[in-house]
Amino acid sequence: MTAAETPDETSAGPGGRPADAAVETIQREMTVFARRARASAGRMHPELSLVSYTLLGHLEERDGCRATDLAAHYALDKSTVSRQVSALERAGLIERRVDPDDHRVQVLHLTESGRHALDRVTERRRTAFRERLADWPEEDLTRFAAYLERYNAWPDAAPGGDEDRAAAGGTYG
Amino acid sequence: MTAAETPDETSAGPGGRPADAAVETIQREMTVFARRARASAGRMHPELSLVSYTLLGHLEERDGCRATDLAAHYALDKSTVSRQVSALERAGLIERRVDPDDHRVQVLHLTESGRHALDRVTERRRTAFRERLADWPEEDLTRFAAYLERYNAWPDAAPGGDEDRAAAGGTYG
DNA sequence: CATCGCTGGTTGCACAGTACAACTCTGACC
DNA sequence: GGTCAGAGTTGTACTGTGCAACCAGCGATG
Repeated sequence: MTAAETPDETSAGPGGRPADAAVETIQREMTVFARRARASAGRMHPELSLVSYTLLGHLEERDGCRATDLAAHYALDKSTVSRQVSALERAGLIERRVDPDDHRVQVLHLTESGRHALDRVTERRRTAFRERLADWPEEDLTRFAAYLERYNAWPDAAPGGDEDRAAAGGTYG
Repeated sequence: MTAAETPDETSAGPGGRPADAAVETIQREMTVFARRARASAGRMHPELSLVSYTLLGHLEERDGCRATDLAAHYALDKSTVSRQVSALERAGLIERRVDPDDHRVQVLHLTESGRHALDRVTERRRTAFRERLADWPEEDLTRFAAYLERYNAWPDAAPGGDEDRAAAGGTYG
């Protein structure tokens, strides 16, 4: 059945409601967006990759979190985080302090320089997003924002998704 | 949940209207989503990367498009597309035919096998998305879908974004 | 106290996706 | 024919990523 009819909700399982078409569209558009995000970030702020930006952003709102937290939240391998963290540290954007209570963990903090870099990029992104969303009615903006939060709140990533659910569900605000 | 509250926190910049906060949240959540998308796709359907899936999907709806079209639409370098296309062809999922009118261009088509692979994956994705969105009221789903389409309709990627706008704006629905 | 098992983190390795630049081939126009 | 432009390919290099193997503290158990 042929994905040609994909959007048509035939195979769509439980009943051909408009909801199915909507799900289809959401799936599709999220995918398109995802595909573009990196490149877009690269164009917008070459000095801070999307990943770095995301991690810094996380650190800003939860200053003093551990590498493991980042890994859980973003569904990344700890090795990946380790490397990213190293890079960010090398770049002087964050620093790690060993937790005196548990010498295994290193608590991550933004440096001043990191905060500034983050702010610069955030500003640039904000401008871009704002421009892009300029003619949206406020009501739509808030609803869209809420939908996205709700969508992301799903424990998609973390297999033992506690971190994730907590963070995505409740934290960003 | 409270995208509505998210807002107050950040110095949403010039003029603290709720709209700014919403923009902030949208920016943030889109980013989180983007960060997860690949890994998620990898987990969901290891046999077809997010990129491959996207390209196949594009071919399905616009059968017979050129590599350049793909590059433009997805803001990818033509070399990248070239390689992806090669891989997909090697995997027997697509085939290329030289345009008889212009021997420079090769027109891309899904093979049967490609169509099936795409369908399988689409089905899997559909299921996942549907599960994830299961308890959303239909009204929210349709609105969310519309927002996403509208968002993506922005000619963000393609510098000469005609392709892009057309496709994102009108087609997926 | 010695040891085991767990958790946090790093390192080696492999691989996908990507860009950029240099190149080839083809078609269009003078 | 000569030159320019567009479509694709190839060489090269880099980033992000995961997996597996490893090291290092912590806590429980003998």
